[in-house]
Amino acid sequence: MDDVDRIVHEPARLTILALLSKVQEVDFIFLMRETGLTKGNLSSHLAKLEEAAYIEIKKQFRGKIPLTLARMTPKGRAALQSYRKQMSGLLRRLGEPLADPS
Amino acid sequence: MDDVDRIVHEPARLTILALLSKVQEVDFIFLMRETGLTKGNLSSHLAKLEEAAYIEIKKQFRGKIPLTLARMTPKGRAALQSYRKQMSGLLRRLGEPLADPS
DNA sequence: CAATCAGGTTTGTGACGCAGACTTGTTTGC
DNA sequence: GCAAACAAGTCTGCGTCACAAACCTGATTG
Repeated sequence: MDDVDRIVHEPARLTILALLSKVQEVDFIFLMRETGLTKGNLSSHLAKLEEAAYIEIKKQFRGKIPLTLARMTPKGRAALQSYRKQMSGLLRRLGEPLADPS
Repeated sequence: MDDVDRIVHEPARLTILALLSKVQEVDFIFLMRETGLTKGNLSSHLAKLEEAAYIEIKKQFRGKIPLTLARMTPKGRAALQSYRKQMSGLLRRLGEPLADPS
């Protein structure tokens, strides 16, 4: 349990990765709206994810305006799956005390 | 997702809470061995959990040696369940890309 | 052409996780 | 009987992080 991937574990980044796991490519502004993060915050989280090679960042221009695109790498996808399995197992072991699963 | 309970979300504390959710009362040394945390680290995590009123700490003497006992409060149990539900939901939404659930 | 805005990046700050040093009291070796 | 070691925790210091505010660069508008 103590070997959980802190890069993925952080809620903001988990949200980003969750989005990327479905949409496959997404721009900065969309991520901002979707995650509710501020620009600065989002920028540093993206940087951290890129540094971990979990995502790739491509900077282009849409017309004259800069456009930052992010997409998940296979490594990122693997990390996300691994995290999911690990946490699922943990939560399942936590689950029994829950009497009424409604 | 961004409203996740950071007190519970921290892996070390989640481990502690998981233990307490089963054993109901447990001493410092046992927690140390079981979690692999150092004394200092464990102490501060327990302090934080107590400050959140998720656990209660009782200090006694076993013979002449101090003995620190921890037990989970109803509030702690509720927080843990709530966290579990929230994370389960999130992980389930993450789950579909996982092809083979073995 | 000054002001505004879009799209991001860099900086500053408070909190945190972690481990090592310190504390208090007890037990053991000589 | 006293010094040395040990047990059970707490306190201190350090590196890192999450977050937001300030800043930057270039395009657009009054």
